[in-house]
Amino acid sequence: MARSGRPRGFDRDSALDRAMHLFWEHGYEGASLLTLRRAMGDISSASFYAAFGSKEALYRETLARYLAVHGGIVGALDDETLPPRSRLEQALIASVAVQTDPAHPKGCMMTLSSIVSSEAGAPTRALTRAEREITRQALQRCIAAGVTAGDLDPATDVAGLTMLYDGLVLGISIQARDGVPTETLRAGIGHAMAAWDAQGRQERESKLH
Amino acid sequence: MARSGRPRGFDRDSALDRAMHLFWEHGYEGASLLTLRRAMGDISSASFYAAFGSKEALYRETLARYLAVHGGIVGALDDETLPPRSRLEQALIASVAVQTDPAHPKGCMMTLSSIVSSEAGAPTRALTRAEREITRQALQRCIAAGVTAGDLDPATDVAGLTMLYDGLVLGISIQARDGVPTETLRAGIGHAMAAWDAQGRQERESKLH
DNA sequence: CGAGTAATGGATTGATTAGTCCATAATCAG
DNA sequence: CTGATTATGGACTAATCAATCCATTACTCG
Repeated sequence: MARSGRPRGFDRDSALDRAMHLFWEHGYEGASLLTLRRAMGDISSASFYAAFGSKEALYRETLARYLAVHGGIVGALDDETLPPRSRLEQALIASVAVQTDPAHPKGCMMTLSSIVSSEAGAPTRALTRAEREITRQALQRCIAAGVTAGDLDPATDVAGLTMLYDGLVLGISIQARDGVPTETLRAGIGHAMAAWDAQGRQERESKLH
Repeated sequence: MARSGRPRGFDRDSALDRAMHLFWEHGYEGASLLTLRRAMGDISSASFYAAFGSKEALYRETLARYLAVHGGIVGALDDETLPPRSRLEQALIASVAVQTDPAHPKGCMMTLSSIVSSEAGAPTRALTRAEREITRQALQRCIAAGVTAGDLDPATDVAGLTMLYDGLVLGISIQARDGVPTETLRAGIGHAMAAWDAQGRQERESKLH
């Protein structure tokens, strides 16, 4: 049942998409209502607030969309059809691919768009921080699964290893922004996997000889 | 020879220090002139512009101060009195210590205070980006020194290994901001050193047997 | 058709942004 | 002391910020 009333004069979905790109590129506070509305198809202020409520509400909506469309690292980490080490490696590789894709702003929106801001931006800072925590926990689950699966030594320092991969993923956002080429970032991941392998069980080492 | 004219009514150095902390915490655009002036001892607008020129000039000055006082990772990496691997490890450990020090904002000012911003912030973005590039090059020099010293295999992928450590250092800023405890971050560094050791020369491995 | 409903254009709000202006005040050298 | 120099308080500007208001428009349902 379609609702009555004057129909919207713009495509809400594509407007949301353009807003997402602006927040991704310039951050929550760096994207002004004027630039947002302009990018969303020169919609009026009234149209904007009727459709999205407020700047913060729009940001929350675009971030949710970002995580659903581009932020699929958590899903990959929990995919139990692959062994834990492969899941981690694939997630890292996929993350680099997304973050350097020329089709959209470089780096990760969850990581970059609201880390530092004025006091007024505290709510959105808390929002992205909570999302980063979710990613961190997914990484930890994957590494813990490596221990459970017997691929990592039972005495492995799971928290420390988690921080290494989490730190790397976060850092890649800034490197991607700085223009570090995809191949270089991917090479870094190869070296990072050595940390996993160093925690491999004794029997793996004996296989080499 | 003291200059003539009415003397300044506030301590320029300590005002600079407080401004640095604000930029560090909230970023270049997140720190407004009002909050800056307030933190600098409730100095007037006229006093501010007479002493510092502009917001951007102040930011540049505080960033230079930050790098001189807190950003000493480059110096440690180039300190040739230590072997390359130790220099790297010590630099990483020192970086974690600074970035989680409760005496000032968490994370690194060079990394956090101007990554994303509106178009108006482009000059300061370029500034911090250039500084990050300098850090990156220092890391690369240290790793290349490891190859030269014979501690790393001559075939080592220097660029890739550089990206791993650079990414980690950058990521630690965000982790520190997110509240990850010092010990956990330090543990991550221990694991990261495994990537260096994995590139060690063959003779190191034979020593183990 | 007419009533109900929702979106629009466009003007407008008050707060905040960085930055300027000027008369006054406080120091210096001579 | 005088004159030069510099800093200060406080008012002020123009631009921009997010957000609101209202008359008008365009649609659906009965």
